[in-house]
Amino acid sequence: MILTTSASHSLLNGHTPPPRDLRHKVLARNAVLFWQDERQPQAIEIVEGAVRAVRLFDDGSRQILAFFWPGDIIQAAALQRYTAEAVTRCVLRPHNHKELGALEPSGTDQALQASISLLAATGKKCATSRMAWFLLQIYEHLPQDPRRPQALRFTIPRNDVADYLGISMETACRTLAAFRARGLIDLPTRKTICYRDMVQLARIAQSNKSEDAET
Amino acid sequence: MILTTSASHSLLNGHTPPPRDLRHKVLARNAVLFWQDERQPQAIEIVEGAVRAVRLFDDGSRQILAFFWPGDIIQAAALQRYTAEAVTRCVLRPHNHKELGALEPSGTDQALQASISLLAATGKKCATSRMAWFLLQIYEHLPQDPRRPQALRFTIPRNDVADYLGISMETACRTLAAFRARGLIDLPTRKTICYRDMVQLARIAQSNKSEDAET
DNA sequence: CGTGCCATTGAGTCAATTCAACTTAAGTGG
DNA sequence: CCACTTAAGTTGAATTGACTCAATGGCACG
Repeated sequence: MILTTSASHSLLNGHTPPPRDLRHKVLARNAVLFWQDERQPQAIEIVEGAVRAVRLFDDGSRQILAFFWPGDIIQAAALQRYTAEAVTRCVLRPHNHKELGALEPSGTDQALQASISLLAATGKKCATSRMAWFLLQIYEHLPQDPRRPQALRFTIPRNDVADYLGISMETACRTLAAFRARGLIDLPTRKTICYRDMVQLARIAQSNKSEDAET
Repeated sequence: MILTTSASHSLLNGHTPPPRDLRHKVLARNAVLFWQDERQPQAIEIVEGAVRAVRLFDDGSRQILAFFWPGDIIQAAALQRYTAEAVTRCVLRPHNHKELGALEPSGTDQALQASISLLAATGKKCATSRMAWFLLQIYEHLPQDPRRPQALRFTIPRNDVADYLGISMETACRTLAAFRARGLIDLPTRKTICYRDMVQLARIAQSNKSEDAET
């Protein structure tokens, strides 16, 4: 049988989380780190899992501004402009402001920078391009799937993908299905993804047209 | 005859610009303040006119991230993430970094913050809502029209409005025409606008549906 | 008083949405 | 550990909002 060389049984398996540093905090799925328009002096480092920065509206709809991944530090501004929620079960490490200072190079909130990229990707682009861009975006952040080698855990629900890209959940599904049919990706499980043709994905991410000709 | 109490004949008339402080710089329409990915240590204050922050793409398309208005200061980050261009003829005042320090409260680039609002407005909203939101956005910044009282100079070309809201120029036109037909605004001239029903505009800006029932 | 840019309007097309049924996976508790 | 319950994901069909392409109108500028 084929097993990955990493000690995957002790990390990232999510079944029996090993005991952690006391300074680590574990949050359940959909738990809120902090609310928009709330004072939040602390900064939070993602150790494991994924966090979404989301703007909530009165009518119940929402716009996801950015995702945070292990290694990212959510630099909380004086007044939050978004709510931070756990996409998956998360392990977090709170920081105090003092030890941070040097960490954040530009002094600019990461979510703000990310939102510019998002605007660029969503503005005047079709759903196909957006999804391709998204897949490339998250590629380096997705954890390995412990069960299948070569596969990554697609931890973001379709729901969130849609609200991030400004499309409906249904078209998000259809777009992914189309990519799979074209052999650009594979989806062995709903929460598992294999990247097959990154070059083609990159090409699609650029264009605004439904060019399905080659490959 | 009715005249505004301000000394409007010496300011904002745009025909024969009065001689200015030597530290003021005048830029022609569409002139570039600085390019994206360019080092730009200075900060620039808008004295008169309008400036757009725009992200340019290889295929010739673009996404406008924000507009800057008189009083705004473009805080140039270490590395620019957008190009700044003059929408109209502009009067600018360069600042050096030292005297700024205290000015920018959050230390965050204004364009970045604005892009979050833009995302919120454009994501998953119809063209009508976007345009209503835009009109409310720019209301307080538009200069008076010297010719007609009560009218404001609609200095942003339809072109730019479209690339800002992520819609085509044609739908931008149609949407404005619809608002005029409904009596929400008036457009005495292409470059002139009268706001008639701000409350209704605000209502439309919220919703994502084409609710045209009441006026 | 042309000439060219910007704006407007029309008609047809297509992508994406909505509404709805259904399938699959994930929890939950006996 | 299995049956049951609920949530998440997937597909279909019809509708529509926005786009493209194209032609016309108007204003500004030389």
